[in-house]
Amino acid sequence: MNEQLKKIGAIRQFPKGSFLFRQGARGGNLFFIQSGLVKAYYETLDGKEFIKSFLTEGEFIASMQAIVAGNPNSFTVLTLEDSVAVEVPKEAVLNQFFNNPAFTDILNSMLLRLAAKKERREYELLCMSAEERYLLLCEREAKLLERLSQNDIARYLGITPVALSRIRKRVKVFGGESI
Amino acid sequence: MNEQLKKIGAIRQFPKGSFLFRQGARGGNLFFIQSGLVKAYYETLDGKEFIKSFLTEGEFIASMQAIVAGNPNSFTVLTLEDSVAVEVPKEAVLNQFFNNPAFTDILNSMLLRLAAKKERREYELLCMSAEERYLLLCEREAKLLERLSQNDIARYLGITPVALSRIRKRVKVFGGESI
DNA sequence: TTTATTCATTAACCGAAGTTAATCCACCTG
DNA sequence: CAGGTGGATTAACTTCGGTTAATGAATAAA
Repeated sequence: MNEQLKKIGAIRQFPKGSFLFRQGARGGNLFFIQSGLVKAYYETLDGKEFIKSFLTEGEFIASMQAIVAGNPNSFTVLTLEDSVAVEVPKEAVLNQFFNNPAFTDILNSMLLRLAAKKERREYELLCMSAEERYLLLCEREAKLLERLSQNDIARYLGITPVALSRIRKRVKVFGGESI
Repeated sequence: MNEQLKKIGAIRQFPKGSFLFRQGARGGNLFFIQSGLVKAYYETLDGKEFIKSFLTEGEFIASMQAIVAGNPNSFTVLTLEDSVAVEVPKEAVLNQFFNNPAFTDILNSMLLRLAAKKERREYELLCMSAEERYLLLCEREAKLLERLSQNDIARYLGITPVALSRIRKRVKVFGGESI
C-alpha cells in the first residue's frame, strides 16, 4: 500500500538536526520514515516549542493542511537522529488520489489512524494531569523514551523541563520501582 | 451526500437532558443533528466530566471507535436543549461503506474534517493558556456561548467553573470591551 | 589536563488553577 | 408571599507549574 507511493518518491538522507520541513513554509510533501527519529512541533511567536509527536521507522508525516488546503505547513519536523525518509511530492500524492481508486482506501485508513491518535491525545491533554501523562508515556513508550532528551519529553507533555524534573523526583521517591 | 445516509436512518426526538448514547455502552450508531444542541463528553472514574465538543444543527456525531473497532462508546452524548436527530444504525453505515463506492469519498471528507478539528484542539490544549482558550472561544463561538452554562464552558476549556469565573473577572476588568 | 558546552537537577519566588464552602441571585413552586 | 433549587460568584487555602538563576555532571574541544 505505501509501496505505490514510495515508488514515486525519492529516498533522502537527513542528518541529525536537519529539517524535513518547516512551519510557515510552502510544502505539503509526504514523508515515510525509514529509519531514525524525528519530532513534529509547533513554534509560537514568542519562541516556545510544543511537540505534537515523535515519529520513527514505519510512520509517515505530512502537514494535512498543506496537502489538502494548500496552506503553509502548520508545524516543523526536525530529525533527532540521523534519519532516512522517502519524500513523496505533494503533486504525486494528489495525483494518486484522483487517479487511483484504491488510494482512497489507503487515505481512509491513514485518516482513521490519525483521527484516533488525535482523539487519544485530546483525551490525555483534557483529562489527565502532567504526572499522569508522564507515567502513561513511560508505560507505553519506554523504548522511545531512552532516545529522547528530558527537554523534548517535557515539551511533548506540555510542561517545562523544570516541571518534568520535579515530577520525576516525585514518582521516584514514592512509586519507587527499584527493580 | 448525507442524504443517502439519512434515508436509511430514522428521525428521533430527544428532549433536553436525554442521551444519544452513553460511554461504555455498546453502540456505534451515527447521529445527524437536525436541530437543538448536544454535548459530547468523557466521564472519568472519579465522576469528573470533560467536554470534547458541542454540536448543533448540521453536524454529525458518532463514536469512531465503536463503529470501526466495535468497541463500546468511548464517550457520552447528552442533549442540552430539545433536539432532533437522524439516527443511522451502525450496520447501515458499514453496509453503505462496503457497497457504495461513493460513500468512501463521503467518509474521507468526514475524516478530514474530524482530523483537522482534533488537530486544532490539540494545538489549543498544548500551546494556549486557559484564558487564551476562553478568549478564542468567545471570538469564534460567540453565538453558541449564549446557549451554554458557565459550567459546561469550563468543562470544555478543561478547567473548573470556579477558575472560569476568575478568568471572566480578569478579562472584564482589563480587556473591558464596553461596546 | 583544562576549558567550554550542553543537559538535568535544584532552589526560590510567583501566579494560575483546584478544592471546599459560603454567598448571592434568579426562577420556580407550593 | 415564603421557601426551595440551581447557577454563578467570591473567599481562603493548597497544590502545581512557570520563571529565573544557580549548581552538577558528563561530554566535547582546545
